Amino acid sequence: MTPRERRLREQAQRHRLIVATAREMAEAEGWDNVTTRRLADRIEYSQPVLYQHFKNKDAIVHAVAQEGLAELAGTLRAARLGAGDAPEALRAVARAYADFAARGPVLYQTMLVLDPGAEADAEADESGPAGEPGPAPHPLAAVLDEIEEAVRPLAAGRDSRLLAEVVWSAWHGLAGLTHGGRLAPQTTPERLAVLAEVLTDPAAQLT
Amino acid sequence: MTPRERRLREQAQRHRLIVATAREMAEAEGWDNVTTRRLADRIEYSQPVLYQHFKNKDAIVHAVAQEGLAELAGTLRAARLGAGDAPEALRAVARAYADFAARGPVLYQTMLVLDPGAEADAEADESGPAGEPGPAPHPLAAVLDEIEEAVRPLAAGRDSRLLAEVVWSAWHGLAGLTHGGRLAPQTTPERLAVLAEVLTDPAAQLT
DNA sequence: CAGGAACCCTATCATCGCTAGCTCAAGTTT
DNA sequence: AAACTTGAGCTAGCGATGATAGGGTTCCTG
Repeated sequence: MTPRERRLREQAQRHRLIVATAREMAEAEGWDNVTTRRLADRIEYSQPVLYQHFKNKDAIVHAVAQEGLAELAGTLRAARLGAGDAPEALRAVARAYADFAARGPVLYQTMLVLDPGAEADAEADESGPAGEPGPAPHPLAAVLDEIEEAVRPLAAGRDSRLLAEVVWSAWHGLAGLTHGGRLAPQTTPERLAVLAEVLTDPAAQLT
Repeated sequence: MTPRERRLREQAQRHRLIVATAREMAEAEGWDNVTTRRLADRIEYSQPVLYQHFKNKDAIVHAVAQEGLAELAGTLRAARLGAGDAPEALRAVARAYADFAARGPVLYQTMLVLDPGAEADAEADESGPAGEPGPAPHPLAAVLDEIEEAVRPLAAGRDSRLLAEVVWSAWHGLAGLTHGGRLAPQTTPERLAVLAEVLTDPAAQLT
């Protein structure tokens, strides 16, 4: 039974290699330049091997997106737990979110724009040796949950979920417009400050 | 001299036909299914004719994006001028923005996500018979200007430009996440209401 | 009415995502 | 230990894509 397990282990490792390599190439040259042939070359296998692990190219993109989402959720959590009071925590999470998007713009776009979402969740292979029994927790939901945690202490009786969605939208829009060249990256901190002020400082109303 | 002008007129008309048809097809089936061949078929010309008018497919996408941006700016302006006091105007503009994005999701994505931006401004053909002497005013700037106009009366001494950018980001993020299936479309009005409240109602602070 | 230029089509190229089918080495069975 | 079976990974190829080259054909110009 050992050799069979070894094969599965090797398969899982190559699965991870594909995802990691695709992610690197995409970040460096954009997804359009990540062709199945070039990706196969980089991992030193022939092109059809990719299709043993993934149903199609979109599934690879989806896998990269899921990985990124999980990392983002972890980053946000660390930022929140590392801060002091609630307003500071929200500011820290905001900064972490913007940093994450700015550090890997392609990955960020992959996660929330390019990836078709839930309908691409079917991979050709079950990456791990033994899949977890329960349904995998959606990394996207983890991100939103994390934002909600940061917002909840400041909600003051409002629907913290709705509030988290709005805050998330603002951060996401900021990241998207900045990366698309529609907003100047230099003034991102100012914009985040304005947003945080408006959300938390009663003296900063528009009216 | 009449025949020459007629040719130019016909060219301009076909130029518009290409853009309009591409826009229709993209909205109906997505840009991936707008191939140069199918587009050429629809306008009843052969494929290479497209390249007399546009440098490449991206230039067609860009033209559609510019058209959409101009329409969005006009829509926002109409919403603002049709409203009463300043807070109502801001709410009206917000609603108009969300409606525009929801009515033509592909067009909206084309405008602010897919279109590479300013670097694609070179078309193979100068569409009009005589190009305007001055540089064409950027439709994207018109949209942001329009939002700034709606926000300015409520700025209360703050930088209205920065405020407009933040508001724009929030609306844009809302539209993007909703269209991507990350947020439920039904509760968009609630989210807009929360956003407007937070921005204008002093009693609605988070803290 | 002849010369020339503009126009538009057929045919083709390189490359894309993806699949079919074969080879060959590994593991299993008698 | 020899024959069988399984399956992993390769070469080759398909249809379709964006983009280009080059030849006719038509219409304006002098």
